[in-house]
Amino acid sequence: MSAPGAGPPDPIRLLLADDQALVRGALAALLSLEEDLSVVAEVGRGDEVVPAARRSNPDVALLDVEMPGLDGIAAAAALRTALPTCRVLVVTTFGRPGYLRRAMEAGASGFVVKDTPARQLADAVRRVHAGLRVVDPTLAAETLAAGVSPLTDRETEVLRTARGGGTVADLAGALHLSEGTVRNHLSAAIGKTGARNRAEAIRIAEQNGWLLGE
Amino acid sequence: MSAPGAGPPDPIRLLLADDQALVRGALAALLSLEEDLSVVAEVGRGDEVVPAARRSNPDVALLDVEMPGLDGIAAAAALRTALPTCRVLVVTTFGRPGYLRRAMEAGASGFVVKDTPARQLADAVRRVHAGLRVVDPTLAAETLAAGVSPLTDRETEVLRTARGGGTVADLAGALHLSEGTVRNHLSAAIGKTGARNRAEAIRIAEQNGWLLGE
DNA sequence: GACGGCCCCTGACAAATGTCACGGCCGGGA
DNA sequence: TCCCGGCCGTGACATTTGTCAGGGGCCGTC
Repeated sequence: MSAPGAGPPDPIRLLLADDQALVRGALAALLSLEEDLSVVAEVGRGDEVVPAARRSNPDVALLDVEMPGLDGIAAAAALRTALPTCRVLVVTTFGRPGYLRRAMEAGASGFVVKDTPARQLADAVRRVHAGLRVVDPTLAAETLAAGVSPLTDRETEVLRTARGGGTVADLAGALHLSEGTVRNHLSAAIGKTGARNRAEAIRIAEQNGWLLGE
Repeated sequence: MSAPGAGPPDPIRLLLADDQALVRGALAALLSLEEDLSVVAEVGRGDEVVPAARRSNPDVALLDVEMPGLDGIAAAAALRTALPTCRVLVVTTFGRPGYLRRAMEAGASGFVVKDTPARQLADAVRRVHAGLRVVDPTLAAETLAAGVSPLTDRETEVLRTARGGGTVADLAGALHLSEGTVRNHLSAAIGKTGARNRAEAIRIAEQNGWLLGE
């Protein structure tokens, strides 16, 4: 592509963040096959993204959503303020509508689910680096359909805490609330999600990506 | 390693099974970097493992546990009977004690979780191909500690069905049982898991890998 | 200032859930 | 053969959960 004799252009510098070391390493191998891409940093925790990015100065960061320390969405937001020139491509297992919305709001340039063909990843990286947006069209439609979370902050918090599977008393203790209040929040959440159950409400909210941290 | 002038030895033929295309492709890239390994087949569903293996005749199959169609454990068992010479290395996201036990019972030669370093995967493949067993020592200890599932077949089935989050009436309808019986099974499962809840019981059983198919 | 939204709490009620004791039906050992 | 364990069912009961109707406090906006 470049003019002969001019030498290869500078490769795109990549940061990889995924909590599964095997997947991280495999992605590094995959992307390193491309001549114009170079993996300059790998981390396994969300709260290591910004420090590693400061050291390695990447052009594009590939972030998983599910990570210890700090989820990928929050890491994306932090990265955008710390290194505004570094673009973010979110790569996640779950194509949950809310994830895409939150990722875009956090300043991500692209959103790719892990069951897209491997060949397309490098292209997605190049597109993002070029300033374009990369979004799965199917998922975008779902996002529009699902809309924003109808849950209030408190309801979300209660529902998130209820995932572990404790009693109302447990939740009340953990959140420093009265049992009645917890029940009211749960009831509201059940109503808004259209569920018939606490468990079902949790499942629905989770599938829609409404239970993401903070 | 091989005698000079003798040419490279036949590479180890690999089959990759993982439902996430990106991960599958990345693993293929990672393993293809090794000169003595060759990926000869890739599938995204458990029920495609045996047909693909028949066509490509691999030496080692890397199977994910979570797959549509047929889970990796069942696929391993089917593969062992269809192609006894092909060894199985289970590669999974979750290091659940029951998974390891079930995998070994199904005839797998190795069990690796996805947060092991990428460098070790090729070695694990070679070990398995050489007839050795590869098992995460930490996980092996947990497996011993967790023991076999205390749940009876019916209890397991009821608990598994209850994951979706329906009412007792729903479960009774789905399983063609009386509501009282469902409640009894649930109660027994709650008692055996030490949970205080249906939800908690499901969580505990899932973490221990007691809810696997069939 | 009035209004509306969210939060927190209370109390009471119906419905669902979890527990227990019981009996009957099988099939596989001792 | 008998016995035991798992399975299915019944009925009754206490507890938990979900719903509803209140009340008060705290912001924001109109």
